[in-house]
Amino acid sequence: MKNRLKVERAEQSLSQADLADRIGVSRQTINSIEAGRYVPSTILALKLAQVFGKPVEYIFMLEETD
Amino acid sequence: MKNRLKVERAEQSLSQADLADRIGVSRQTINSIEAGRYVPSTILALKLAQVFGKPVEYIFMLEETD
DNA sequence: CCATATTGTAAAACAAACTTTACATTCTAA
DNA sequence: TTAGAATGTAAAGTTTGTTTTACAATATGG
Repeated sequence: MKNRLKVERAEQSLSQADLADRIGVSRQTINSIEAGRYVPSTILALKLAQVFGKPVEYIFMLEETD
Repeated sequence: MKNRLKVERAEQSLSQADLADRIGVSRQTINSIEAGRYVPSTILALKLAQVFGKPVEYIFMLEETD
């Protein structure tokens, strides 16, 4: 699964730490999701989408391998 | 987190097993998600939303406690 | 009513998410 | 050019998702 976190974060000038604080997770969680090291829970995805004011589907996209 | 899986499934006359097959998980995974016993991964949420042709946000909704 | 499909659970085992700590690297602004 | 902020990553540990197996309860169609 791919995601647009880094881009969305850049558009809002939010650091990984800022974003992490906003949704109540650790900075490493954000970093790891951006790096594709793991797939977040749906709760996280909904919160992230909410922060950016965009649909979950716009921020996270399935790949063939999923 | 709440979800509309049971309702969507009913509208399409899909059994838990059918749905599980469609997205490649076990029946108990579907059952447990419907029962609120756990929160699926974002990959699962995207696949479920895809099966029902509706946005993730329509099928899964955050609660205060999330 | 009876057979069969569907659903609800539960336990054990494994995989993956997430936290905390820690440190090295890269960016950025003064 | 140097200090501080931001990023990348890693290891160990905890929590949570997911599978498999299994069985009981409930629904449904003939």
